[in-house]
This record gives sequence, structure tokens and C-alpha cells, in this order.
Amino acid sequence: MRDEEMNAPATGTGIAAEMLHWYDRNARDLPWRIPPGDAQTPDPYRIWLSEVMLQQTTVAAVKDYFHRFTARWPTVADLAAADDGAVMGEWAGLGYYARARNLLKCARVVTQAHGGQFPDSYDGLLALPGIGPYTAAAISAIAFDQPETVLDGNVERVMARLYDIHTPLPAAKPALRDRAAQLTPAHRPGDYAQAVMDLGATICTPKSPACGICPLREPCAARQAGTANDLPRKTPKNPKPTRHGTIYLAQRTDGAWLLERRPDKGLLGGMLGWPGSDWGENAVQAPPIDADWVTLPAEVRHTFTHFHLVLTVRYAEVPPETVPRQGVFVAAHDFRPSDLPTVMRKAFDLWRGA
DNA sequence: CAGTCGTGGTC
DNA sequence: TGACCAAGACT
Repeated sequence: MRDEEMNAPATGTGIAAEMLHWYDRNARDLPWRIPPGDAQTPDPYRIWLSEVMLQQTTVAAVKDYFHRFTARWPTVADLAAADDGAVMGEWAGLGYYARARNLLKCARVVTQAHGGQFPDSYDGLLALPGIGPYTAAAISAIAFDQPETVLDGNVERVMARLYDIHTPLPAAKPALRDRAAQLTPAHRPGDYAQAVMDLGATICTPKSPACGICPLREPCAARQAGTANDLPRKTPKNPKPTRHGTIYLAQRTDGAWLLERRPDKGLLGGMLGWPGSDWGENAVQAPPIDADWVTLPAEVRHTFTHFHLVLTVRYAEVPPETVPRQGVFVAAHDFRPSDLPTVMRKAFDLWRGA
């Protein structure tokens, strides 16, 4: 390499080459990843599953779920054949439950309309349920080594710093996408995509980035300007209101619990939960069944993306013949608290005294 | 387009 | 301790 090139790493090809060089020595060992240099071909099913799980979710949180899903459903056809309730139960605790509903929809489309093979193109992937611009680019790049540009929170942060872009998100997104697209190499685009995301996750972190050991420290404009820690800028978020509600834990004398399957649309859609009131300013609703209700001495507090929730929990033991107005009784041996979304499990733990 | 949609970790 | 944050999608 000529000195001129050595001193001009701010070119697109120079930066991509630097990224790949760094990735070859620093790629994280992840359950869904084929290490750089390995002759194996990625399994599109595993790449797809991991990418959906990783949407707005940390690697640490995903790992165990990924292992359980792939052990129980090794192929997309296996997943397509699964019961809805089994998939929702296995997803419980991971959050953003629309992902699980779309996951199952997608598995069935791929199995029934695509012969069990994922499309290898960005457009083909984008047409599938639960696959948006980021995930379509990620799967086509990582699983099929197509030169698509991934733009996630990591890449946005790396680009904002590398080019010292001060426009706040989400307005800056088109500019950041342009920069990212310019850097995407034709050679090893899958490894490059993972390299940028690894860099954002381990070096170019949101707070206190490790600029000293960053492979892009020389071309990075924000590091030179001293603005790296303040980028990317973001438009401030709205404050979270607090909502209130009441949920009812009814246990039959034979041990069965009164539960309901929540409607597919909306909060915790498709998940199992305790029947109860709506959550609002001052939600009041008749209990789902006539009983001698006891209000637990503590409340459940839980924070969702856009509001805080305070739940009053009431408990009652009811005789076997009682017919509920809401929900269905689930036999004790069929009830697994791990099937519940976290806020519902908190209520159960509160009753149990955990 | 801006609101909706979870959760656990971090500082 | 509360606010921010994470490999976004959907409406």
C-alpha cells in the first residue's frame, strides 16, 4: 500500500477494509454467527430468527431464547407447524410480542409459499411479515452475502460520529443512510455489516466510547472534534404518563387459574394474562367472576415503552362450579408462569410472596 | 409521520 | 432512582 493510501483512510474502501481487518481479529462469538474465515454457510433460518429477536433487544437477553427456539424448532418448517400458544409462551419475557406473532406468520409463508427457503433478495425479504428495512438488509447481507446496507442504531451512531453529523435523529436518518451506503463494500458485505454493528456494540458505545482502541480513530471526525460522546443527537422524548388498573387472580379450589388470551392487536397482544380492567386514568371494572376478593397489600409497578403502570392485584379462591364472565380456567398442571409476559408474572410473584 | 409496542441493564 | 438505551416494525 502506498503512503498516500496509508494517510488517507477516510476513503470508503479504506474504512471498509479497516473494519474487516478489525472484525477478523475481534468478531464476537455469537450462537447464530459463522466466524470470519469459516467455510460454513450461514443458515438463513438462524440468521432470520436471531435478527428478529435482536430488534431493540440486547444480545445478552436474546442468547437463551435463541437456544431454546432452535432446540425446540430446528427448522423454519418446524416453527411453521408449531402451535401459536407454544410460540407465544416461548417468547414470553422477551417483549415486543408482535415480533412473535409476525415470526410465526413469516415462518408459515416461507414454508408454504416459498418451499421452506427464505428469499435471498432485499425486496423478497422485505415483503415478509416482521421483516422491515433493517432486517431485510441484515439477512440478505449476512445469510446471502449481498451488498445491502444495514442501518440500525449501531450504524447510525458510528456514522454520526465518523462524519460528525449533528442533525438530531430521526431527521438525520437519510444522511446517515447515505454515508453507510457509501461505505458498504462489494467484498464480504455480510462480515462488514456485522463488523460495524460489533464496533458500535463494543467500541463506539453510546456512552464513553473507547476511541483510544477504535480501528477508525484516525478518520473519525467526531473524535477529532471532541464531540463523539455527544453523538448522535436525538430529539427529546415525551414524558411518560402513569396509568392504573386492577387485575384479578382467581384460583379454583382444584388449583386451576383463571386466565385470558389477550387479543392479537395492542399491548401484550396474543399473550396470556390475568383478566382485569383497562389501564387508564382511573380504570374500574367488575371482577371477572363473583368471589370474595382480597386486595393484596402491595401493588405491581411496571414501565412500558411509553407509560408507567401501577396495578392493584386482587386474589380469590372460587368453587369448582363457578362460571367466569371473563377468561378461562387453566388446570394447575397446564399453567406455567414462564408463559406470562413480565408484568403478568410480576403479579403472580406478588401473590406467591416472591 | 409520530405513536405504539417490552424488558432488563446501566449509570 | 429514574432516564436512557438495545441488531426496529407497523400503522
